Amino acid sequence: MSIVVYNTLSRRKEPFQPLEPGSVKIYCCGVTVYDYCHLGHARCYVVWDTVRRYLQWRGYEVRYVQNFTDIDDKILNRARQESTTMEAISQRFIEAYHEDMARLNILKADEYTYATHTIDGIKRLIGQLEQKGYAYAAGGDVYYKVRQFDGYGKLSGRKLDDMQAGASGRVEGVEPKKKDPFDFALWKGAKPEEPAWESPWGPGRPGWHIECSAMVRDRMGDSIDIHMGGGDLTFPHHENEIAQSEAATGKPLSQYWMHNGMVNVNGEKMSKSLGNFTTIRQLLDAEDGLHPMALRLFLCQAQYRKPVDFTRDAILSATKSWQTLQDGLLFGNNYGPQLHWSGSSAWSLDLESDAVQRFQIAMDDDFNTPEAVAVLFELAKELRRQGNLLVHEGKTDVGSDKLQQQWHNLVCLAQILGIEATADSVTVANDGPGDDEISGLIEQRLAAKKAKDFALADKIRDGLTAQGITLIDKPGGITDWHR
RNA sequence: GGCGGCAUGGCCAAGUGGUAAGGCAGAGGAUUGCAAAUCCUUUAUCCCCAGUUCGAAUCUGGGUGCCGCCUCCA
Repeated sequence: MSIVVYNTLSRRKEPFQPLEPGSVKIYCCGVTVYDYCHLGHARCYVVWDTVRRYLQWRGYEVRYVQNFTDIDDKILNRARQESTTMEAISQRFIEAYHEDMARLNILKADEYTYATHTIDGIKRLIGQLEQKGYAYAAGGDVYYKVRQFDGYGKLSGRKLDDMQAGASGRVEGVEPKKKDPFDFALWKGAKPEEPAWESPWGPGRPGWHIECSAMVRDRMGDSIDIHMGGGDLTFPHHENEIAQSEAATGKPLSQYWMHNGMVNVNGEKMSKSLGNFTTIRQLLDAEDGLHPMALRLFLCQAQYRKPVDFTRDAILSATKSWQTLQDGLLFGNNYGPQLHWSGSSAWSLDLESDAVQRFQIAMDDDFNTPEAVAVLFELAKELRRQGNLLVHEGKTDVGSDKLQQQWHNLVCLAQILGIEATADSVTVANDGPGDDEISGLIEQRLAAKKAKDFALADKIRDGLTAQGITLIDKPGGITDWHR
């Protein structure tokens, strides 16, 4: 069975077949670095990281390239506000980007590209488009002649004649240099005191869309396998990329176009322009901050193409869910020694197991992570049950080897989704009271209970609870405990 | 105005022809002095109408509602 992916270009699921068997070239649209990343970015890059990890697990050699837009009006505005340079602003937010993504366990791209490092390629591409009649210079700017490109609109499924220019009400003024309102800038003539590069059309800087076309071409060639990005980039950004690249090369820019759904806040799309965004660091660093893995889990519990609504309930649910899953993921850390487990390196994923099969079938179907996560929960809950049996009754009702395999399966599958638990993410009290001290306190408490002095009994229990010791009262007046 | 998407239990969310995964929350029971933890049990006929079919949440047609995009945006 092969992987099936939803292709925006055809608006249906298609069997996945890379241009070169066994290897996959992916380009992902990155961020414009003028601010900290928000939850929308978190979703985007978690989704694509998961896709990438899965393709790798399925045996593909994946080359994943992502860009930074480091020249843009917004960056310049911010630099002006802060009386600093564009470079300083972009540098700061590129670093912040890497920090935030690392916390979400998003793997680094194989290569990052930068608009400002691609100027030559951009100029070359614009020159070619001009030569072929797809671009025209106008007063220092260069525009793309949209009506010249037959396939314009094929990605977003629209026809120029059906579109209302400026229907969104966001177009400010008419740009008199354009021959047609749908034409877009490839090159913008320099304004005073703005960074500019020399070019055949005079000093200036690249438009937004051209950088991606140039970067893909420079780094990966004329055609790639998957081009991915946020759904809001479908039009016009990706549509324009296609127009630019395909007019120049005559070849398809990308076989598959994948777009992730937006993050909503209380039903409304989260976006910078609406100002309703929460940055990743705000969310993770808050007093009752969300655990990064809880966020990742939350995102995996939704199908990547659908919108997700970020609400208080969602946060609470994700946090609790993560605790459940984490219990399973740490089973081996917590109980492995007791079960005399040997090093886990000897174990590999049991590909024949029902869980792995179901996981794969789910993920093969356009990366159905909600279904895949359900498999994880079933494994985790079974392990938790066994863990409790061990704590309460001193033995499990499943063989140790089988348990170790199950645990290993869980850890491996979770990792494919980028979900990992570290032992230190659970506070293990090593500096608390010693065993003897605890035994003594338990005896005192039992005595208090016999004497019906429940206040004292509860006080002892609360004291131990505060130190991370959990008491388990069992039938017959026996009290067990564990840290 | 054009194009597209979605509608499943209290909330989130899989499932695209054979009588509804999973998570969160809730309920009842066991256990307990109470609690915690745990265990067991339990909570839906899938927006509405019509049709196709032996059989539909799943296909077709119509309706209603919500959302996104139409050159800021992940």
